[in-house]
Amino acid sequence: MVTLLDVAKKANVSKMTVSRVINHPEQVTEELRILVEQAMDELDYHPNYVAQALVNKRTNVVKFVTLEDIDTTEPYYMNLLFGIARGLSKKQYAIQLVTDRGQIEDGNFDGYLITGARSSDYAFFDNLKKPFILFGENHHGYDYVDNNNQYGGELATKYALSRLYQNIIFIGIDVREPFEYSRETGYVNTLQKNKKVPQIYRIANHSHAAQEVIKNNFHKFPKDTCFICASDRIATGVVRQLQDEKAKVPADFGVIGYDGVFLDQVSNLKLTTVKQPIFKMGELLANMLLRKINQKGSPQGEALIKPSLVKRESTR
Amino acid sequence: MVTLLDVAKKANVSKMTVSRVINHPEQVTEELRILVEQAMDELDYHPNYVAQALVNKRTNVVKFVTLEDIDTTEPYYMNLLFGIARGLSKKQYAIQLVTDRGQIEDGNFDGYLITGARSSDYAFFDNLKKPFILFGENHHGYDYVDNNNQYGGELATKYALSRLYQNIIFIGIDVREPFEYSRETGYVNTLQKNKKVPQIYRIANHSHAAQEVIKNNFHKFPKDTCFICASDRIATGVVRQLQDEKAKVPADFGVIGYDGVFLDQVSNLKLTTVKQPIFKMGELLANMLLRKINQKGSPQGEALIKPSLVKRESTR
DNA sequence: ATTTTTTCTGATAGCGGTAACATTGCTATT
DNA sequence: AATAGCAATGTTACCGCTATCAGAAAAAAT
Repeated sequence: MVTLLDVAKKANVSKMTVSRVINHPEQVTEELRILVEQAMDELDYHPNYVAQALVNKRTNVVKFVTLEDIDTTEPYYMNLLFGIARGLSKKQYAIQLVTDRGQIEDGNFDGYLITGARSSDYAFFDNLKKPFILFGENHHGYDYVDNNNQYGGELATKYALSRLYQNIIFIGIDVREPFEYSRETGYVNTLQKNKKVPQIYRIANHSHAAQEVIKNNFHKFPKDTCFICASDRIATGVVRQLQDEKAKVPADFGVIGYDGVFLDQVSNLKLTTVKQPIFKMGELLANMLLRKINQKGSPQGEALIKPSLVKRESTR
Repeated sequence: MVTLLDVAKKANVSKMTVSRVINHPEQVTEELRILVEQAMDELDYHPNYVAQALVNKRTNVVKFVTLEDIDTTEPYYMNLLFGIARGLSKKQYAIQLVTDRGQIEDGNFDGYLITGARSSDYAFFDNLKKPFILFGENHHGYDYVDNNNQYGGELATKYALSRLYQNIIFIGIDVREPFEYSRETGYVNTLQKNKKVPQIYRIANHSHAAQEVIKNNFHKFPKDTCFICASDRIATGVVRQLQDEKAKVPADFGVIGYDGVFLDQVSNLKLTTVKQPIFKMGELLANMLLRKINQKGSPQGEALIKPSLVKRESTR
């Protein structure tokens, strides 16, 4: 293994100079810096993260906390986790999965990634002693990563309009959380710009709840209706019930989901959906946290990533 | 943070004695050992894995290698990964995800977890310089973890018999790999014990391939037939096509899948399936590798975990 | 009782880095 | 020319742990 000392010898400088080239290059003369960089290149030097961690009193561990009672084995979270793992592994960081609130403060670690946070958890965050980044938008100034939910709502609604569906109905999730409001806002704004009247149902995030809604209200839905759903789970239920009602999907009724993680592909009709770049979001989450740790907890702000529309069989 | 030195002082011994109590307890007198253990307890001492790693010249990183061109974002592998992460995190180990064969030897790490290995890869394994454990059975003496595929085949077949299906047909995957043979063996053995004649189709592991098979051969399948499938993916296709043929599932036709990871639950008929304890297998995989690393690569043997049968809507 | 062997414990050094302080050589000031 | 001031580099010590060797004490052998 190539160490600092090897590089130092090759470049005829002390270990410290090499260390400085890596961590505080501005403190080193241009001349020496280049010399050292060459030596590092030639020897293919890579810093030993373990040694760095020891001297910096870090653990190279971050906790992945799922606050809400989430099924973390769902493809959605699995994808997120995968992205996080990718982001962390570049710096040889390990993940610790925390589902039990009791374990949150246990053990040694450098920071948190938190998902499933509800507004009611905000007080709790203020007591955390280590840096953290939230997954999911909030408007309380906590650093977070999310997809641009409002943009996603717009994207879906605009597309429904472009396919000439006359009635566009939003089927949302009955939680009072920012992500939901943002998606609805995207929908409402787009409709209003087009002089159409928004119509919103809010239900639990289950396919059977969606089936219920369609079943109970089917008579109210004229042909040429498109359903903008707040999740693929809901969209799956909507499609299923529409088919049970012998309605023609996508000719007479369109359905657009949200998420784009696995479920959209196993539905018996492949869903048109707003696809979140979950994997990338996970990577970003990891990067943000690692940067925050390195900067001793200084704020990182928000990161909104644009989702994309995937056009498939549930719209015409 | 409580260190070795703190414990040493409390117990009135040197650091080394404490270290020995942890790593080589047999070298320490009973008397001192107990004293030290008490001190560790009272101070709630936990060794610093980073320091350990540094002095042992380890990286606390293992690579998760997916050799086959696997979609690692599939629930099946995600679950595995989750289990692995859990197992590794106890020792603060990090995962590095490797999908590209080129990266296999890159960088610093202590060992491999390898999945998707085909018989043709065995030669390649002999050249690996660091310890590894395979996920998936093999009969070449490499350490591995898998579910007991033969037992799973038996489980499914026995259950089909107990539900009084008269014809029991196996729909397998057309790969020449141990896991497939083992499942088939479980099926064949059970049928022969019951004086029935095995009948096996082998197809690609896709739902539409399964639909094809059912479509093309439906006339050959009398009522009271149960299909034992080598995957939930296949089972899903079988169910779908049977329904398209207006066959009565589960009254006249039964279907049993294999895997029990997510797909079984989103099928329009919830599948009876042989559920692999994937999460546990991941954990075990991690534990085995960490032990192997600690023991400088000594063989760990095989670990077969029994799957369980989940009874749902696709059998009567 | 003395020497040899064995068993146990402690002191030291070092894993690969970095912070803090010490030193060197240079420029600026008088 | 002498001295202060500053920037660039080096020296030292230490992060927490363990292998190695040295030394002390106990057990065994003479």
